[in-house]
Amino acid sequence: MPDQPKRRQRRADGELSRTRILDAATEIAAERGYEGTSIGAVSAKCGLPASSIYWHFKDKDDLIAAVIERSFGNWLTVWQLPDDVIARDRLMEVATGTAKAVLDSPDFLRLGLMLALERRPVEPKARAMFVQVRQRAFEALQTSIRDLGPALTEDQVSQLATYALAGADGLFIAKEIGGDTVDLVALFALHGQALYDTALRMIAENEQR
Amino acid sequence: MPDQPKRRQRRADGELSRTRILDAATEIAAERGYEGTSIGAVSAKCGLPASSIYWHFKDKDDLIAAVIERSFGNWLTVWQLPDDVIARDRLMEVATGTAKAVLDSPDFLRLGLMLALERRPVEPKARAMFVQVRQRAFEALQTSIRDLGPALTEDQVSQLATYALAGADGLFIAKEIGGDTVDLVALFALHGQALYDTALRMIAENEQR
Amino acid sequence: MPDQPKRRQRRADGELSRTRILDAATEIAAERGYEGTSIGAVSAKCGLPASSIYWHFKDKDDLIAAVIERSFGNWLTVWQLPDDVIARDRLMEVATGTAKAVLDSPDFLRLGLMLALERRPVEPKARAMFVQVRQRAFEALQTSIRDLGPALTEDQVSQLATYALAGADGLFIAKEIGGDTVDLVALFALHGQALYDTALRMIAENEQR
Amino acid sequence: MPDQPKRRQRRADGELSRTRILDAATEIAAERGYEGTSIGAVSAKCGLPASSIYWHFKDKDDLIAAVIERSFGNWLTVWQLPDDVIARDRLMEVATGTAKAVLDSPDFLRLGLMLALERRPVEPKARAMFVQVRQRAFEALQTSIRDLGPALTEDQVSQLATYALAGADGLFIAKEIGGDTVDLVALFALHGQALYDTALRMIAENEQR
DNA sequence: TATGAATGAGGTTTCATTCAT
DNA sequence: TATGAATGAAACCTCATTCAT
Repeated sequence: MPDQPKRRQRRADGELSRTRILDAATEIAAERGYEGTSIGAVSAKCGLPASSIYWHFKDKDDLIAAVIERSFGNWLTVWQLPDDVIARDRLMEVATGTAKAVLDSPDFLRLGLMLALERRPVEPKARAMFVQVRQRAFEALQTSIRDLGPALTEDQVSQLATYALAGADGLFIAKEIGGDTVDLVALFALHGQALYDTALRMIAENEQR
Repeated sequence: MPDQPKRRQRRADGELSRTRILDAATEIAAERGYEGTSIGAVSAKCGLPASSIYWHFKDKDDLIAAVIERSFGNWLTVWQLPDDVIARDRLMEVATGTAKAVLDSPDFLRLGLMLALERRPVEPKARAMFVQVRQRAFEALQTSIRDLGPALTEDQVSQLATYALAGADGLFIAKEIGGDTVDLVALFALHGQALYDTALRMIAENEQR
Repeated sequence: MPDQPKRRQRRADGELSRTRILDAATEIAAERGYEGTSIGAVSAKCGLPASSIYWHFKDKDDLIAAVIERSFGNWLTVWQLPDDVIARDRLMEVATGTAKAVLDSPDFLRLGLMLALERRPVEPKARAMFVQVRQRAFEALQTSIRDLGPALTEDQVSQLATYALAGADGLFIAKEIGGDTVDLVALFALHGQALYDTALRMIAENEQR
Repeated sequence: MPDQPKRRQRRADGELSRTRILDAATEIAAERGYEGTSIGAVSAKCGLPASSIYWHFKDKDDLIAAVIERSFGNWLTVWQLPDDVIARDRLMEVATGTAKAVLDSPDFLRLGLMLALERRPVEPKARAMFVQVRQRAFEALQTSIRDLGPALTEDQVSQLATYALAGADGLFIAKEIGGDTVDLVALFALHGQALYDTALRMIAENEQR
């Protein structure tokens, strides 16, 4: 009379539970944003009671911040700025890589941008974390752009990096809204080209002056 | 709660109340997004009881949709695509005008983008309304771009329009995150130039082939 | 055709609801103290849903403070310090009256003393209100004692008033713990006598010195 | 959470943990009462996980009872009724000693009185324990008072003891509310004197009759 | 001699909404 | 043209407690 293995999963497997919670929270938060992510919904999706979520995370803010943190880790493994290519190919390559990264893990960006846009009285830890992550991407872009040539002023480098990031954000949104009608890879290529041309034009203008 | 002694301009009060509610809702929704906007908070901010909000608007969805609708009206008065300029100045002019429009009424864009990013099970009317408004802007851009020259394919026109819009969205976000460190006018000029150059390059390539 | 007054009690009868809530809250709070009074229990006892309690009171703190406030009103109608008796009977009379007042409405005192004893990080409004009420009783006692004779120093007046109040509090507690084995009226008489004798002794000592 | 590297004094650690828990629980319970004392708060204050508290104590009731029990022990070492003094000094001496005891360990009294005042459906063990401790003090007082003279009836002895205790409780509360404005030692002296005078008056009245 | 992890019940409060007036 | 009052559902979070290790 071998009854089915009832699996009283009561043994301590905290790491797995934490992961399950984060998975559920990531999925929901990426779709509905901060306020739209309810602990109850996360609980329902991951199967653990709400009170168990509070064993692993101090509060909702802590949970969403952990979601951003982990998503950023995943994102980093996808979006690797190349270090050894020659200068003139750099921006194009970054553009293409970024297109792929955006396509591969849109959850991170969607949630991050939602957080970035919100202006609530007390800034959630999650937003701060995303902004900080974004700042790192910005600095990496500055470094890449600086390598294009010594003729660019720091202001120009910063402007180009801002424009590079803005294009990426905007194209992501275009894809979100437009769906399949938007060819993200082509658009990122276009963006990379535009950036490169703009940089060259700036360099030329600088030298002329 | 109503502290003024009942004035008797019965006729106009309805419209005024509606306006007060919309003002409050706009402010809150632009800061906190759809879920973050509670009827209670709107009521507290505009001074009218929650039940009065339901007299003016069917439900929360209807209220937020009205917010988008009215904001779009305001936006249109600020962002006027020029119809009669000669082709080569067109994009730059649009770019500069758009920069000003973005700076003037960020609430509309912030709320709209938040709505656009969210993916909730039943799409709010407000989101549909914003997407539709955006589509109109997209079409206006296409028309402008088409006027640059007959050599551009429809695919290219569409791509350029998408890129134009994406740049605007991205630069708006950059401004939201970066605050005073971001010079929106300069960046929109850069964006306009990049668009124009890209369009010219496309035309050249088309003719060469 | 007068049909039976079906009383769809949905019409606005806020004052009655408020009273029902306060009645329930008073009963529970007097038995269990601040923390022991849950909104859920009040809701169950008064029949209104918990959310309705929040229509009438801002939060739990506000509710308990209102309980104290109303109870104090009731208490005042029971405990009236006599204003026109001659000096030498005054304390005894007050003592007897206080005994009756304590016996008549123990809820106010029990809750008040519980609040007074607690030392929570943020002092509840209810505690502040009770302490303030108590201060008024203290001042009334001071006035009464001052009338006993001009020979008492202010320090002595204050000390006697403190002792008078302390005796009342202590006897109330004795009654709470001892129940029927404690004859409150006799003890308050004893307390009044002791106070009076002490006052006389003080006066005598003052004059001797 | 446990940051010290596991020391191996296995033997003594049990008792030490118990003490740490009791210390934390005493502090919290003396400030917030029974319901206000949560296992989580005790755990946070003493640094041991909640489950460890349940290893040392059966449940919350057991914990608070242990707090009262230990506090009473400490109290007894402070408040020693003199056994060998002559009758007429006795009450005064007790009064002064009690003032000091009250000043030295207010936590015990505060918690005890809070427990005594509460009226919850199932009486906590801690309340029963405090009431029983109090009964012992009551009996000691009776013995002391009885020694004042054989002329006092048992009713009078009981009444005087009740009044003695009530005064102590009331003065403690006065101190709790009034803080530094209350001179406890002077008031306890006054109380002792009043008791002594009252006793003498009773004896005189008895003999007169 | 502990403790990490879990859990159901219940805590306070806010939610969107309705309805009688 | 409003609004005072009510309401069930759900929000976030804490509760006392258990149990396998």
